[in-house]
Amino acid sequence: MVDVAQLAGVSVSTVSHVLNGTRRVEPQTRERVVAAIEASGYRQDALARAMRRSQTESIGLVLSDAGEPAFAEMVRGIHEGAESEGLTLLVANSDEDPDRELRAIRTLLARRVDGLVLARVAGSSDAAIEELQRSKVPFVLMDRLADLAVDQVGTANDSAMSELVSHLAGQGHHRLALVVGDTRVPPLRERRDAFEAAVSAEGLEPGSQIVVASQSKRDDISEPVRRALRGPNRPTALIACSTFLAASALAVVQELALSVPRDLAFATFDGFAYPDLFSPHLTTVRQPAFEVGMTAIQLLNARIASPESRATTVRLAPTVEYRESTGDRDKSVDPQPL
Amino acid sequence: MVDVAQLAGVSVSTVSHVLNGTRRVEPQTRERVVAAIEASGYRQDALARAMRRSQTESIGLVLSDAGEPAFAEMVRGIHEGAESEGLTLLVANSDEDPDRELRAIRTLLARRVDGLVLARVAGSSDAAIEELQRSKVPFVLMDRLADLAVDQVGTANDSAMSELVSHLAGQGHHRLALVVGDTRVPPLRERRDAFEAAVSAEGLEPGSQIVVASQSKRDDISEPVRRALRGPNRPTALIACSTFLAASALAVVQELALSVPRDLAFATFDGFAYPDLFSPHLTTVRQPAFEVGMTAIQLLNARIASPESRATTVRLAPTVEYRESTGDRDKSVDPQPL
DNA sequence: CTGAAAGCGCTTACAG
DNA sequence: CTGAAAGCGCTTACAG
Repeated sequence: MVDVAQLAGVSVSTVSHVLNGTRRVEPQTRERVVAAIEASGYRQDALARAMRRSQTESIGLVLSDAGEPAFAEMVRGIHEGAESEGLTLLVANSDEDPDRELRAIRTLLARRVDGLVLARVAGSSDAAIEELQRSKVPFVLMDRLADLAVDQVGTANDSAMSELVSHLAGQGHHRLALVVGDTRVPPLRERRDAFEAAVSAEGLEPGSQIVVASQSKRDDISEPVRRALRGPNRPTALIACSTFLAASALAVVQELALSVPRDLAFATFDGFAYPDLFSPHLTTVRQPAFEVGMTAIQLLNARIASPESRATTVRLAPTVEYRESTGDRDKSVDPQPL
Repeated sequence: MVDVAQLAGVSVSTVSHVLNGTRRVEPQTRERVVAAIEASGYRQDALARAMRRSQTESIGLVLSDAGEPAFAEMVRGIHEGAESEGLTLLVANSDEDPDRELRAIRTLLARRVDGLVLARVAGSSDAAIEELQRSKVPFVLMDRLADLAVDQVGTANDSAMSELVSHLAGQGHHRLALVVGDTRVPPLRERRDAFEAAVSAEGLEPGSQIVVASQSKRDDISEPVRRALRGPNRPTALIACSTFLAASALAVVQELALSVPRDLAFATFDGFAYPDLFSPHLTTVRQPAFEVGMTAIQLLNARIASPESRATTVRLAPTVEYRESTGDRDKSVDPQPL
């Protein structure tokens, strides 16, 4: 920058001001500066600028699980949102490990990101959120929501679940299985709660419903699912609460040579890419994942703009895509009398 | 840091040195400093540090296409590699747009990343690479390799393709279709070239082979595929060169109610997650995508360590996963006499 | 073993 | 309309 100033015969102040358009400068002077910038191939140093202004124009993203397709889509939304706001994205993967999550947050804070989007791990340490709040750096929770007065964005799980249960009950299913996995993960817990509410709203007998939960993401869910599907009072319909859980359950379905939907109706949250090529064609609750990501950036920006405003929670509505795996919707069987 | 120094009754030099372990300091003094750091809740400012040292301990990743699953896996490898080297990752998405790619590179350079991993867009502007080389910032090309003396890592396409073609020819197929898409994308071009080499190596008649290419990623490939599969001399086997192309081709297969592999043998590069749940079960050439990502980081580190060493190109071998879509491998039909 | 001071490359009151 | 200078929070010769 000193070089540029010398070349143009002005002070560095002036160079800075033409660079940033931050005060009037004589057209001729500006010309000379612009020419000097050209000639020298000068590029502004974002680091020095950020340091001086205490603003990095970057945000951090802490990811718990890059594997699930719904997550990947949220990340795309975040990228898109960040790009359109001119923000650079620093990404750290916590890989479902609370310690790594805490380290990731610290690293990102040390780099002075202007804000942070956080998809927390199951069993996230309280230290993480506390440290974040103490740091005063704006942040928003994505997907994995908490019972806290902080900005957050996720999916509305109850309406979709009740629609699904009602659809199944309407086709005469009254013994359902819910494969929910690790209920420490907020969306999974929400789906289970919504399931139980829907079961009672539909007047299904609670004792006839099976809920398959696990202690961690890595737990193998196959064995309990196998047991459920083989049992004497085996369910006639199954709802998987994530892509991963659906894949595990479907493997068991295949192994037991059950036919979907004849032997078992099957529905899943999140589901798979290219559902029309997947067999069976799965009824799927689809999150507006891209929009969730975009919204996270919007919330973050709003928070950065007005740090004192009230915390807001946004829940976007998913849609239920009906496919053959739960029978044809229009030709649905009349409900059996209980 | 000044606060910490005051609290401990030492100079900032000493604080810096205990922080970085960069020179001996009297145990008692260190104790006092450590205590002062604790007490004040001091956190090192990575920005200031990076600025002073001209080293950010961060690397940039410019992604062309976050959609394909093979790419997602490479990104996971990069995350893992970066994490284990203590590098923070700045990610920018070029979304297959050469202008955005150039902007992304500039942004990342302005932030003084220590190195850059680049998965270039189709039709990437030369300006990008030139600017990168002028900047002297180490970089490595991933997946989309170039005919340049730069560090790069990708997959070996020819061996897998020739294995595939030989497998199909061995089952009596002598009219093949290759759905290759946009041949400006290096791996796709490589797959096409390998296909043509394999066809001639197997002694198949070149005029009976169909190659379906397109001008851009977004081009709809359905129509030419439809024409090929309906034609009078329709192929008896099809090879799709990416997940996206496989999905497009399979949609046509479904639409024409062709049975795989009875009416048409089908194989694909990259393929889908959960291949055993996908229908049909697809013979798939699987890249070691995670390792490609890890290797990118290794190459980058090697380059950072010795800027003058020779450029190296690494090609990792994919594996061919045989499934029903190309017939049972062990019970393969005897080749028909030509 | 420790400290005073220069300097990384910028921005921004302050003064004219 | 422009410039001289302070300062962002660190690291690192240099000197003792």
